Amino acid sequence: MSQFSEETLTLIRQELKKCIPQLSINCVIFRFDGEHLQVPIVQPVQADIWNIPGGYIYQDEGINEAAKRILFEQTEMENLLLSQFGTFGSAKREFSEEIKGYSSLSFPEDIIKHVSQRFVTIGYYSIVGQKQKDLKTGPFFREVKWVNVKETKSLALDHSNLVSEALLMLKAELQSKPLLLSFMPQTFTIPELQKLYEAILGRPVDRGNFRQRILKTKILIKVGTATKTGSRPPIVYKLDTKKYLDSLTQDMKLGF
Amino acid sequence: MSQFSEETLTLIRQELKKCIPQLSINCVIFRFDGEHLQVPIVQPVQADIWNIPGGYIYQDEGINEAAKRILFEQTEMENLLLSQFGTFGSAKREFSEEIKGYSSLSFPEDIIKHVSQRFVTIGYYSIVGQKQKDLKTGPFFREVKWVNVKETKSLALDHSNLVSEALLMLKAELQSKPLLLSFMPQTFTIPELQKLYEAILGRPVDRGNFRQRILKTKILIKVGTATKTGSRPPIVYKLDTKKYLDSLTQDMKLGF
DNA sequence: TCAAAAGTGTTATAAATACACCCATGC
DNA sequence: GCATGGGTGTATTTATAACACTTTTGA
Repeated sequence: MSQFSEETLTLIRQELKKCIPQLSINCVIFRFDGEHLQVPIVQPVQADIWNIPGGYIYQDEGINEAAKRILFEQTEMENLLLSQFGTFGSAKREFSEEIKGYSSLSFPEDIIKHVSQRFVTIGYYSIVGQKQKDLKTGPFFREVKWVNVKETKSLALDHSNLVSEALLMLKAELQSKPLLLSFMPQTFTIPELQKLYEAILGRPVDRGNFRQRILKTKILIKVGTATKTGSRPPIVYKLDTKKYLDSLTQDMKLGF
Repeated sequence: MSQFSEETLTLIRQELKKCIPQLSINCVIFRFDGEHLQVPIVQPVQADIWNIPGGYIYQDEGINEAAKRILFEQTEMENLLLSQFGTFGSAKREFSEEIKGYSSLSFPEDIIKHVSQRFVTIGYYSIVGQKQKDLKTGPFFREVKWVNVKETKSLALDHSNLVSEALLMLKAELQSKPLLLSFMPQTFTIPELQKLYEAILGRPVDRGNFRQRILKTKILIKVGTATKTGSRPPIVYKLDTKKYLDSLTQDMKLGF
């Protein structure tokens, strides 16, 4: 019945027993590929569905640590600043019968029953630069990949709603913090940064005004000039990391 | 050993079994008595400690509904808009040995063990007007009372931290929403409202500017003039409820 | 030399802030 | 009439937004 060996199943049962029941964590990670805002999604082995990366919390582990661990296990991303955007737990928040049916091809009844209980999930989000190393997923997942946030309507459970909620939080944060800079690669230009803003906000912003406000923060350091651009080459900047971190703790108005 | 009858204990065990384990909800409710910002705290029967009101989530109940139910059971407050301010779950988030000791005077070992596991808690907050009817607590609590937020340092667990976090959220909300109006009684004056702002923000604000900004929102309706004041009597207003609710959904800048 | 994209500056408007002044009341 | 607190207006500064002009590059 199961595609896994009895040893593996025993291991899974032990793992599940070490975790807080009925409570999960999901991580919505945003990146910007220069054109679109994207999030990673994973496909579990037992069903033909796609999920936001997520998992369970060990009994001897804080929830923030759990979020970091889970994200690393499923995508190999690490060293991100993960922040909560909300906790979700309507009474009927569980997998559909259809998915439970699929899953029973891979796992025995007791495991299915455990993981398809009603779950409350804590949502975390973060943002990463473009030049993130390739995603690699862990055991029990077939694949992990980036998809545009606009193409997340068909995720399992309420995961598409999690993406929307995380995005709302991100927009709100943009108003008071120069957060977006975390999105950018080591060096970047202001027009690139502007495209990112526009992708998140969903509307165009004025070029001149954008420049002025970003430069006023004084958290960019000029490092050179781009080449081979077909038009006037933009100035290349890097982050003044110290000033950037300071600016995250105070709040500065940076809204658009 | 226990001060409760065997029937009561059985009832408690049944209740606990109907709930999600290791997950709780706590509600931080703010009110303003004209001078200080206050929150209700409760004292459980089994220990000489004070808590933020809180409890567990039934298996067939959404977390938002649970928050409302729990708050009503422990304080009889109802019909408030409860919003999440965060979820808290460090690895060592559990009662101290000392409190477990106290508790064992009231409850048998199995119940103590269940409720003093490591818990993750979802924090909800809300604000109420001054003329709230008296608080009344439920079974398993000795007392409920309002205390100034500045006097919440000695609450059990991390509850004093929950108050700080809820207050941070409240401050942030003030920047974009005229939330504070929920705090006020049916009718009130602008100087009263200003005191509230100052209490939450922790600093004085300019009288003239405050007036202008509040009136610009057009959500106040003049209903008369105060009397017997020892100085010029302030104008008494009430809320234009419809406009107020509208203003909460859109965001208007109202920051100080 | 022209289009395209980047960089820069100017101006108009609106918002935030700091005050100054007047008003109504009780003593 | 005067101290007290409330109501109102105004001037200054600062932020936001709209837009025009210049610069640099590749074709």
